[in-house]
Amino acid sequence: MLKKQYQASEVEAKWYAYWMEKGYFKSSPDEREPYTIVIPPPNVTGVLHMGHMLNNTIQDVLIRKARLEGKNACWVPGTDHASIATEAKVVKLLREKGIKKSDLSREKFLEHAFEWKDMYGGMILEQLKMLGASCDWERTRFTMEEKLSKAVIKVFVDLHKKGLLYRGLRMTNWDPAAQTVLSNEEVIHCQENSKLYHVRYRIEGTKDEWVTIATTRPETILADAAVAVHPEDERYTHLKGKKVVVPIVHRVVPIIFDKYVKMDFGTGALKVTPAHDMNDYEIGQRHNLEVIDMLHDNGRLNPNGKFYVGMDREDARKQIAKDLKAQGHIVKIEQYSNSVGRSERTNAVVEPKLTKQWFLKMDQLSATALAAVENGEVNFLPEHMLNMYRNWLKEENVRDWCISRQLWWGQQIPAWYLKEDRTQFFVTETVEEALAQAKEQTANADLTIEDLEREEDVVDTWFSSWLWPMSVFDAWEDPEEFRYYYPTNVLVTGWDIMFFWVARMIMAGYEWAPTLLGDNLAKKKGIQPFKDVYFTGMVRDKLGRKMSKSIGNSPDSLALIEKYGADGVRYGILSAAAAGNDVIFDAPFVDKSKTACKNESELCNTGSKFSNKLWNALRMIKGLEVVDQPANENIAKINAFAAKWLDNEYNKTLTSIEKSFETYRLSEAVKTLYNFVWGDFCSWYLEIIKPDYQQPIDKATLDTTIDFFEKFMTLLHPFMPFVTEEIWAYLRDNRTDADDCTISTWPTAKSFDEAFLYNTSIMKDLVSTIRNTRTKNKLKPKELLTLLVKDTAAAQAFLAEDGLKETIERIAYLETLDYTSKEAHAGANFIAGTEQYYLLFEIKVDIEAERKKLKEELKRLQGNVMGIEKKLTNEKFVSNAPAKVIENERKKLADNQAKVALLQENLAKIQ
RNA sequence: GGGUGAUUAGCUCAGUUGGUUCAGAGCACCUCGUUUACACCGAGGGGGUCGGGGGUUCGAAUCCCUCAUCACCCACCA
Repeated sequence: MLKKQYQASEVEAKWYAYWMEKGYFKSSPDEREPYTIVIPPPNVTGVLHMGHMLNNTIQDVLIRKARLEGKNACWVPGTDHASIATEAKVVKLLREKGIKKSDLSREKFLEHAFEWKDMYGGMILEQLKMLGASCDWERTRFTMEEKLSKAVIKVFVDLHKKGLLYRGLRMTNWDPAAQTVLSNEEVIHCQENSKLYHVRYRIEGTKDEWVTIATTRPETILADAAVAVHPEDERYTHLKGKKVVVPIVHRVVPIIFDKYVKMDFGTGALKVTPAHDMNDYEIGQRHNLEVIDMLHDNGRLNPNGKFYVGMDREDARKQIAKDLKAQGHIVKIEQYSNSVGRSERTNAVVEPKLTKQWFLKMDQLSATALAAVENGEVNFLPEHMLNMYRNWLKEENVRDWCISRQLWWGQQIPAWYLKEDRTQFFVTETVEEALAQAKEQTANADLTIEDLEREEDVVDTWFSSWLWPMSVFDAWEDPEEFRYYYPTNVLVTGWDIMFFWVARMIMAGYEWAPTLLGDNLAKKKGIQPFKDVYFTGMVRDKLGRKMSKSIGNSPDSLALIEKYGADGVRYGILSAAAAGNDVIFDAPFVDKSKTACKNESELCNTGSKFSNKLWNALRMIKGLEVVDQPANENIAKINAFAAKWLDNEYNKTLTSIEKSFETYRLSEAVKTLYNFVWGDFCSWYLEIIKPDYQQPIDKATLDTTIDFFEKFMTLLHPFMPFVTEEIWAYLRDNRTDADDCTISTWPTAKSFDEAFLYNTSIMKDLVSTIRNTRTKNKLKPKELLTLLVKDTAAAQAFLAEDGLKETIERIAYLETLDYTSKEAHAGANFIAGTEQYYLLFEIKVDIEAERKKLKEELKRLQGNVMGIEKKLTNEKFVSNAPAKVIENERKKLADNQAKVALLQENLAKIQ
């Protein structure tokens, strides 16, 4: 006996284990067409959040559909080592255990880190399984595993050979907590409440003449190299050639004139600290100013910090503010809101710092990546994302990529310096090669490995993930599989990493795929890493904020799955997400208290209700007693009609779904299916073929119904894999071993009869009208009534469809449906399609109200008629509009005119 | 300052090339209905001058201009 309610939580784990056991998600190259997706690798430290659920559900839908279509579907999972995030996490954990990173060797630290990764990392992949993700788990990769790291090294060496790498002293973003440089993208700017200190500097050689500057970072006064004013600022022209004395340190620095200074900001005078501000650095370059660095790498003051050496910059700021005040230098202190850059990973305030880093030249690479999308070799969805991409990759916006990081968790840069002369270095895959090069270039055959010193820095995480679509197939090691699976079909990711990742993967693809594939294959298959990029929106909360851990507005994904089932959550998040639009996901917040949570996700609930609906449809079918023959000829006719109807609706639906899939409109596809299965299949078809209470069903009808049901399960499977597999298993008793929904066959859409479907829609109208009439007149829903239709050629044509009349009689609970030529009948008169119907009963409805309503309807229809007539007599319309449109207008006119005539008659009768 | 998007029913959002089924869905709401697959249900119903204004067109939710409001991204912020 099947349970009355579908219990997602009881069956989902079972099916996932079953699929795994059967190896349904495994893929290896064969003669079939491949369908490949590589997962955007989540951070190895990550936990499943709403964004992951959204884009992995999308990927799973696509991959499962491809699998059903008989393609060789391969979805490669994996994780990203996320260098700075993971290192920060490991450092923190070690600190909690009382171990300082600075006390560890690089090797020891990496040991700890890998140990931690092996124990806790990759939890997110287990969570993806709960969501139903059908990845080929045997292919799970990790960006820092040996083979992938090797690829990084090879690529680094190759870029160096091509002359695209260089080292340079640059103003960079310094994270004093992680003690590494950050790329611009890793710095998050936020408005914060600060103080704007107005500080006066004495003009040298005077006793009481001052220049007042404004700063939010008074501690940097210690490193001031000048005071700058605008050359046209009349307030300061008299200061030309003068100098000022920097407070506290009493250093004498020049007053300089530079157009960078804004006259209307603050006092119009700017302190210049070349070592600790991006713009000041540039000013300093222009005016040959001294660069005084006052900070250690950890953010504490170095010996240049005079009386404050060893203090943290934050503390120094407070102390210096006090001291400035005490010494009479503070003119005023204002509350001020300015944007402060913080490290994305450690949240530390980022310091601009002059450091030597490795850079990758980007001009050529980005031009290629831009062209690839412009010319359609890579296709962006939604299309408008191209605008953002273009803006990112415009020549003037592209900067060289700073790829070195002062971390340990990552691929160590394969460069070896000569200990004696660090200006000489050799970039090779191994130290032996470096030594050989060194010997050759220095003409010193006595050099040994001991004379070389490896670069300490590692590469940016993205420098390994940009190879992901290639490296997961071991493109550099053993490119056979790579040649089969590459290019991947689609990449599904958020637009926020368009530049970080998507653009760079395209660059890498165009840079290395040609040689790795070989010329012939490259020409035949293309070198782009993916053909389509489906950008999902960001998942936001009710207030439009990005889901984030720090706000705590992200619902607990696993709790959602627990509550609504993976299928329910998949349905919910998919139907909320039209391609590319941000998703406002109104879900229960992490709420450990027992208070009722009103913000529940209605969409997930809809999904889980849908599962239950399907389950109950199954229960009904399985609960029927089966006989060989239909009860009578009428039933046979009705069932045949219902099957024909459903088959046409089904083909129409399938056609529309295929169209939605082509353009990745998955939310539309799933909603269309939902409406079809719930509406057409359950509410109409099943209600028609359902035998009377405790009556049996004939075998032919039952078989047809099961055939339909089974096909619908296949169609729904990509969206809701668990419930469809569960139902599939129950649907037939004689399932063979590998007869599972997951590997069933996606059906092909056949043509459907539009005219027939138009008639059935009129039939639906008619039945609804009859039901409505019953309600309004307080008639029992199942009390048998007589329906008459005015005998016209059109009515006869409409009812000529085999089984249609009988079906109406059955579902509208009619004694009979007959023709009549009489004009008046007791009961309700109404129009459906263009026909006049009379439902016979003793009328109880308010006649006055009814007349009013009819009059309104008549007015509306007359308006329609006038409008259409006007249109059709408009010569411009008739000569310009397509024939099909005109024809439709003519038909609409005729229909409306017929209805007007009938309505007028009905009205006359009421009066 | 540069860029992108949004504004459609009480709420959350669809609406593809301007033209049948274009004004839709879900939720919420109202009425009726439990021994009948499903109350996580069924039947029926109310509710929108598609942000304002202008334009193009035979025809505009859809294309153009403009204004308003709200998001977001990049750059800058002494």
